[in-house]
Amino acid sequence: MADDKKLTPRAEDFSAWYNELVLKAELADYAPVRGCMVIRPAGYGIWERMQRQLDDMFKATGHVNAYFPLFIPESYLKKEAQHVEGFAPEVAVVTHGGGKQLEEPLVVRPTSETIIYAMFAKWIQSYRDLPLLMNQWANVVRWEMRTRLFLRTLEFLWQEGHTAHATHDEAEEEARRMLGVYSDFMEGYMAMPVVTGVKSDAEKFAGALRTFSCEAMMQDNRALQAGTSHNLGQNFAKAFDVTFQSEAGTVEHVWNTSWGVSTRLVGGLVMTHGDDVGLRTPPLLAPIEIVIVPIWKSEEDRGRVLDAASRLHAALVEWERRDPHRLRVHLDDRQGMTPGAKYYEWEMRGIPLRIELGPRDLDKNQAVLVRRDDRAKKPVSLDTIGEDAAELLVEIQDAMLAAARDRREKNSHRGRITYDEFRGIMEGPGGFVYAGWCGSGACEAKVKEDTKATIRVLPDEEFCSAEPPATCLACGAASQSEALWARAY
RNA sequence: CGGGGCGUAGCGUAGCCCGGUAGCGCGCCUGCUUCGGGAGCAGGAGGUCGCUGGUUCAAAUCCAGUCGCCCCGACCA
Repeated sequence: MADDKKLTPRAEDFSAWYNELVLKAELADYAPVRGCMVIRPAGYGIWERMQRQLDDMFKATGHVNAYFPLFIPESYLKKEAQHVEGFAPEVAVVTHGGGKQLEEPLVVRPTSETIIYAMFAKWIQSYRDLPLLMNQWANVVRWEMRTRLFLRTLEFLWQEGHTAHATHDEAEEEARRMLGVYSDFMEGYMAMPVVTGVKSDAEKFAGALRTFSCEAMMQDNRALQAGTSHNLGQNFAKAFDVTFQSEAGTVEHVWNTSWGVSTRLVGGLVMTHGDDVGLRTPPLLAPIEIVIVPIWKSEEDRGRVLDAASRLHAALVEWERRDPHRLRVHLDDRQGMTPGAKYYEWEMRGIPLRIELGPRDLDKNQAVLVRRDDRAKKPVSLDTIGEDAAELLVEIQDAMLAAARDRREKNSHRGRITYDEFRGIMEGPGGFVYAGWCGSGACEAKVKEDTKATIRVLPDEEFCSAEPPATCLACGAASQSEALWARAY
């Protein structure tokens, strides 16, 4: 009723909308330390489902999980020149332990390449030990200047895959494979379409040969780097002396890859699907897919409605769905709270499907299904409700992806574009601009300086324009490659 | 680190200019009536006004300092 219950509309202030949604949907809360957040059960539940799915996908591609320590000797970080240069400004360093100053300071991992490859050096001797395909689920710390719930916090949760291969091409194939896994996950589960491609040198990972990335478009038309996969070449292998004896008997350095996605994905989910009412969660990632809200007037109705509701709950939970397993159903039988209040709460939380069940429905042996994505209501028979609900969830998942893709395409620009037009877009509505690039870092830097837009990726073929741009967006010289330009988070 | 804003009950805020009993809404507790889109009535609990110092008979209010958080930039998943 009161205005403070409603979110600031996206159109009015996207950033305020985002923060309010994250807090009100109880995804996260600010922690006492600047830049740190508590991930609350509603948010962590989404992350858990992401983890579960990704983990299955990693296992299916031959990776195994391990765990490496939080603390890394400071000297390790310094062994790879580019890497230390990239990360030094944002590492947290432990100088004391047990009341004593440490002989060598320990850095709290900002990423684990150094310690993992130091260990790989011990474990790898022969080409028979390759490829080595590992992943770890961990927290990392990066001392960022400016933070934002889920998108950039001092500490965040992620997974980092680390692999070692005998040849450059194998590593390249691995980095590409995992980029594909990410892209499949983001589209198939998050209903968040992404553009994949390779990063420019200016934007690549510190210490990598090449960085591949998945870029998604948020509802304010800015890009979110949702996941990256790096071909590290032999940079770390040389720094940490990770060698193997080849079949031919020569001693060679391995070729590494690393790849990661983080709890930032939860923020991406919010900014892709949230609306002015609250969060919308794609069913496949919703900790609760269906919430049953019983409705009654009289005491007598209360008894029979609650009774029917718990039978419905039991029936739905038992419902055999082919994939992905059982329906995740919650019965909201809280007393002293009106149905309307419950609707608002669950809509804020983004539960994909609501079942309303009242005396009038019971008399007709039906219940009302209400979709969160478009809020459409549909009465269905209690005899077939499991099937209807399961089907509707699939439909919602598909509709969300279609809507997100549609929005992205509407805000993507291709074809000839002048620099002024480009500036107009970046300073106005924003969006993705596919335009030419001469390949020079100077042009990239100039565009960034002028418009805050960067090259998000040099898109993979399937995202490239039918007719390649002829000239560089910035200097007008012949274009070397098509680039996706946008402002980013 | 630059610019802006804000610290008063769990949340949102009024009061501050002009010093003098800390007020309102939401939420919370109890009871009754309610319940198909944020319920109503009655009663109740809850406050070192961010912190430190100063001015004053008296400070949420004035002065100085300090800490913290949020937002916008530079840096980044």
